[in-house]
Amino acid sequence: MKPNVTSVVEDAELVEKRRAQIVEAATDLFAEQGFHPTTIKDIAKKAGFSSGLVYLYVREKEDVLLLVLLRAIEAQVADLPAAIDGIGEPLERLVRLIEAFTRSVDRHRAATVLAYRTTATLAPDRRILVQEREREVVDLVADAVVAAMKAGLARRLDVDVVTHQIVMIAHGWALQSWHFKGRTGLDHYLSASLDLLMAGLVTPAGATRWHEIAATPAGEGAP
Amino acid sequence: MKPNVTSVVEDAELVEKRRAQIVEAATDLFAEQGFHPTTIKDIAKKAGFSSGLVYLYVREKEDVLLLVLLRAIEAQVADLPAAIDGIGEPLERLVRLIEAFTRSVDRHRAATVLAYRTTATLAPDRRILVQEREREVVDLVADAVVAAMKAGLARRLDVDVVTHQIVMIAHGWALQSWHFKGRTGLDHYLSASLDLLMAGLVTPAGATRWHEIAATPAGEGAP
Amino acid sequence: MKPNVTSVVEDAELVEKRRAQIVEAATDLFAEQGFHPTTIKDIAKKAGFSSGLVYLYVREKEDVLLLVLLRAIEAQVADLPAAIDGIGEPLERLVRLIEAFTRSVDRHRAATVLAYRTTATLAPDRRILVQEREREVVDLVADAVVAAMKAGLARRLDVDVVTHQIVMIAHGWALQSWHFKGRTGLDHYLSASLDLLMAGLVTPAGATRWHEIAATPAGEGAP
Amino acid sequence: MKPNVTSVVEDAELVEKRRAQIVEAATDLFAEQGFHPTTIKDIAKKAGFSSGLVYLYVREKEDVLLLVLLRAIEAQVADLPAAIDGIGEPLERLVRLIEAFTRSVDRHRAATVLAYRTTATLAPDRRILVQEREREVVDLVADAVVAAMKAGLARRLDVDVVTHQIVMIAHGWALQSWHFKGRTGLDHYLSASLDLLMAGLVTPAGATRWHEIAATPAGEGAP
DNA sequence: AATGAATGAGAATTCATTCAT
DNA sequence: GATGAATGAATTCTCATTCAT
Repeated sequence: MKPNVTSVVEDAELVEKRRAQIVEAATDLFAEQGFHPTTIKDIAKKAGFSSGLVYLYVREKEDVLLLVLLRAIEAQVADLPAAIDGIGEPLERLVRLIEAFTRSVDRHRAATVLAYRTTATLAPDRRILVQEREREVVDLVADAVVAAMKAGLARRLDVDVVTHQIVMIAHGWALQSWHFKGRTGLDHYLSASLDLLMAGLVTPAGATRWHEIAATPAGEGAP
Repeated sequence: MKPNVTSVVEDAELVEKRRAQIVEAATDLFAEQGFHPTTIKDIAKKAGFSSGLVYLYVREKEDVLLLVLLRAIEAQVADLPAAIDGIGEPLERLVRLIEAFTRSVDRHRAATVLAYRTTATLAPDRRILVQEREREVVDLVADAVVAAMKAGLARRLDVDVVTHQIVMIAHGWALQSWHFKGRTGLDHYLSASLDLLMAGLVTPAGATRWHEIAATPAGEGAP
Repeated sequence: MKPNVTSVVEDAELVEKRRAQIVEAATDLFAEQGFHPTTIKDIAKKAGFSSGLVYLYVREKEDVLLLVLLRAIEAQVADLPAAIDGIGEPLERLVRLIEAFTRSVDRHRAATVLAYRTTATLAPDRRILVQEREREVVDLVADAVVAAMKAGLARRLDVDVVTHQIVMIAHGWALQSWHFKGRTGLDHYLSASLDLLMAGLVTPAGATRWHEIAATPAGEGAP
Repeated sequence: MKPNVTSVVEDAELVEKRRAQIVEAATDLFAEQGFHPTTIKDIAKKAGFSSGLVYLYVREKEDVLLLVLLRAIEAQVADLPAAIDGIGEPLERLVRLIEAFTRSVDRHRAATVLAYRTTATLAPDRRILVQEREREVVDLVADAVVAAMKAGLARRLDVDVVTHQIVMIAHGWALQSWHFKGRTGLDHYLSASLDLLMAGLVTPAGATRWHEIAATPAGEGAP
């Protein structure tokens, strides 16, 4: 899975546990102050152990960043499939996926923003690794878009552009959440964004379906 | 204009010239490697002068970042009004503005991405300064959206959300351009994004207008 | 004792040891070249370790100066009380104190001169700290002067001025020792200075005592 | 006179004028902040001209310090002979000299303290130059001491030590004036110090003379 | 003579990384 | 496995000094 970050410690379970501690401490700190201003000592201190320990589980500081980013994407990859599990109707699958995606981003807001800020900082091979994992999430969305088009519910627009726009709905919430702070909640943001998007995306046939879906809160699904 | 960054050199013209050189060199370097990994020496070397010189025109390294970000926003603030100058029809104004915005972002792609990556790095007062200038651009868009709504051409959706979505079209091109690289050009991206957006935004009355606009390349305007 | 200079290293014993090494190296260098021309690297090199190490035991360069000055005063504060311990006769107490004071200054000549040269360099709070400690030494002298006056052995002159003159005897040896170099030794300087001072200070009653004291080397004490 | 500090400017009068301006500005700054923390720019700014100008009248920064110190000593050398001019009586000559010396030090307090703080900073040859000029002042005192001894008015103590003690009375006022601040004025300091010194220095024959002198303010002289 | 922009060596300080215990 | 003291390279920033104008 992560053959990229090596550890001198043998005990796989311990490695997992320590890395989780490191990642947890580092995520907060990176989000607050950024990658460079955060020191290994800061991370170790926040995690409650010595700075030397970090180097038993990681080769360099940048590895910590890689782990943080991967862990965040992992969480998303895990969230999304569950959200559409059992839903057969293509348009509803798409809508529920967008909702789940945006809510997942909201939950991992810090890591999402961090990814935008620091992915470029990573050495090429590590960067590619992160982008590949990110692509997995994007592909889930793209698949749902294509399915809706094939079902004649969505207009046959450029799939890349539509997918990108959906990703921007989800990520945009994290990137600009300070902009909405206090004025708009996530629920409102989501329904308004979906209203705009779906009205633009849907075919006449899809429009009917979309109105039904919009009227039904997630999790209740049509029989 | 920029009473924030002080210089020990008096000659305003020289200050302008040197800062332009510093900003030019720094923008490239920051975009490539990020703010922290770029040293003042790197910047000076790339600009072709000594490292000490930089400090005659800037108080600290962070000032260079501030100048870079402000310079980029300045360019946009200058581009946009010109793009809709003389266009009276609300929906066309909106469309032309989005096009100009996205093309401006494309021209200053590095700086736009940099803003996302580094604004958080700035000290609070500098950050606020940048955000205020950014808001000016966003407000131009918001005004155009509101005008289209008042004219009955756009649906009365949440202005904030619509504006945000438009900003994401423009910025998204810079943020994810690597994603489209080689597959999609800016022109295609723009028309596809507008197609999706406008179909979702427009009223029946607006739809007619939009089809005419979409058929007419920018700069030709209806008589 | 020294809650003023903080160290990131916990082990108090090690801190003590390292600081002693730093102070030793720095005292010599500061005395030779002064504070500013001496670099942290010079100090570290002379002490035999890396420059980074210094910053594990000290927050800034000026802290090193503070430690050097305090260490010297500390030594004096420790020397003086011992010199008059067990001596009850007021005039002898005064004389022995002056002798001990001057010899202590001689032993820490470099630091004494350094104090004159650099105390003004210290930030206000550090300077006050040094001056307070210096005052402790001066107060010992003042007390002895007052006791001799109360005993009717010394004329009732201005205590401040007399004390100051005594301090000048001790410090003057360090400040001008280059002036006496080769011509006059400390012993001669001391007896000549005491001869002049005591002849001026003493009452007729004190004069008798003073002649006895002058005839008896320190440490033998009259029965 | 000062073949040591060279200037590229020919016009001797201008050199004199500019150097006076430089010295005036530098003396204050050096006294306040010390030599090293004061920059050439500070000096030039305070004197009201460009930093480049300084280098037309001085070869290096240390030359400025040399000029400052020499100028201060020069002032003393000029003050003292005038003070005893026309006084034939040896003991009065000595007393008036001490008074004039101390008052001169008081007038040039900043420079005197500066000399103690920075002479060691000077390169050897410059330092020697300063010390030679200082010696001229000390020699005036020493001569007066010897004369009083030869006249049988002062005890035949070690001339070096007595002279040194007198210098310490004068310099001590500048070095520790912060100690007396508010409590003791110069007049009181001087008469108390002389009382102590002369009582110790004088022979029975001299004692009579000293009492007459002490009763007569300076400048009135005995008939 | 005077200016002040430009240079570049150098200094303090930080911190990723190592390694003896 | 864990610790944390030690290292030393690297970076920001300052300022004496120079020199074209």
